[in-house]
Amino acid sequence: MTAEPRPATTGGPLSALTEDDLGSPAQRDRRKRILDATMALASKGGFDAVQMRAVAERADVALGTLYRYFPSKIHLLVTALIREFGRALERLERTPIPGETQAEGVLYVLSRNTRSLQRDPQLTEAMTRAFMFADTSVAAEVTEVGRLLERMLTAAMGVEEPSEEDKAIARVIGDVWLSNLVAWVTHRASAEDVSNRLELTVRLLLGPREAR
Amino acid sequence: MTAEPRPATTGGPLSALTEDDLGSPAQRDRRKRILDATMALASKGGFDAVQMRAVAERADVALGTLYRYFPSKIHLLVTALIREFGRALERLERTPIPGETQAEGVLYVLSRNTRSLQRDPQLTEAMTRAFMFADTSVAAEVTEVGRLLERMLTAAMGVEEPSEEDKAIARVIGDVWLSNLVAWVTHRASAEDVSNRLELTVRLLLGPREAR
DNA sequence: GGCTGAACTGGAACACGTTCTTATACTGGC
DNA sequence: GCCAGTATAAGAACGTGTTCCAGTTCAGCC
Repeated sequence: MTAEPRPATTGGPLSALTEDDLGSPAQRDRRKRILDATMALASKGGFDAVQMRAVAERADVALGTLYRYFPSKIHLLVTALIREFGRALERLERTPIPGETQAEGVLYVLSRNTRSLQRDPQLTEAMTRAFMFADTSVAAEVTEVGRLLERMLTAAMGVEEPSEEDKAIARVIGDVWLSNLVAWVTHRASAEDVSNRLELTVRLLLGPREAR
Repeated sequence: MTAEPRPATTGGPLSALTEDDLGSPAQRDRRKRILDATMALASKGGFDAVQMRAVAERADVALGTLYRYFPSKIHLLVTALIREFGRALERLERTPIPGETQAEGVLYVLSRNTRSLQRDPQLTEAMTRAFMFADTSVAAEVTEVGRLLERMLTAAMGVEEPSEEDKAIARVIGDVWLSNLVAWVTHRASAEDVSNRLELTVRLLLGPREAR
């Protein structure tokens, strides 16, 4: 019911539009409505319930418009994940991280985020599976998720100028965290399993090393 | 073009049939033809090229039969992955693992398997993405992959009766390995990146700990 | 106020995973 | 060799992601 310039040059976007690519307020609003609709549907029925026609209808947008903003269901869901992680990172950067050691800080951040995701299993399932299924066309978005995660974890480690090694450790922890999240989402690991494995991983990577 | 008892009680299998569920030789053969067809198609065009109609045709089997043996495309590809990992494990258990330390043994096994998968990028893409996308209905198969990986890595560590901690370490390394494989498959990491990250991970988990 | 081009709408069309139906072929038991 | 039951074949049918098209609406410019 409107039309403004810019969501893409004709021919279709190569990847989801970033927020600041959108000029007009109406377009920002459409984009937000789409992401909100996506999350509402995901929250209710998981990955399968995020049906493009349903998202379009709920966001009050034509199907073609939805595809103009997000070139695929996967882009859509991974972008939603980026938004969520971005918000989590903001919250994180606003509050001090408890814990004496790096390990404690990291575990605090991990379990906080894990719990937060576990509060909405269906939504988590939808975003996680999309993230894992993403192919090369979603590389930019997936990379962005990785960056956010890295920032969260290096922040949790209490370093402001992370070295390459710090980043590498953060990446390893992030990999393990995501793996366990997937295992939890697919019912192959309980919440307690996840928590135990994360503790062990962090201990091995950041904690004191006992004799072997 | 035949018919023997058993591939499933009527109503459809809950998960892919295991090899030993199949009684008749003709059925074993069908199953093998299906998996071979799957891998041939995957090898040529990756995940998208593994189309159920194409698999059925190539395996010389009706579409309905294909679905009787494997209840979904994901089951099919993850089962192919199990077969591959099983073979890799067999090969592994037949040859001694070089390297003085645990870290060296693990790195040897990791890089050997990584190279082997990288030799057929499309096939790896297909199997990896199926594995990552798998939902709860494929939990058994996914768990089996995890078990195989764990056995490969504990063998690489040179322990025959792995302790819980050994297994946990193997799981962490497996998680990181798979993450990096996915990153490679989606062109977010080069082969060298993968190799560097694995080295670092193994060093952190199994190697000498330097001052921090 | 009218023009132009891009964005949006509504809906048809298409592809592929999955399910279902009907007929035929095979197997094991008698 | 015949029967009963199940597996398979062949293909139609359905759902959902994705693409496409014709028509409409809007923003910026004269």
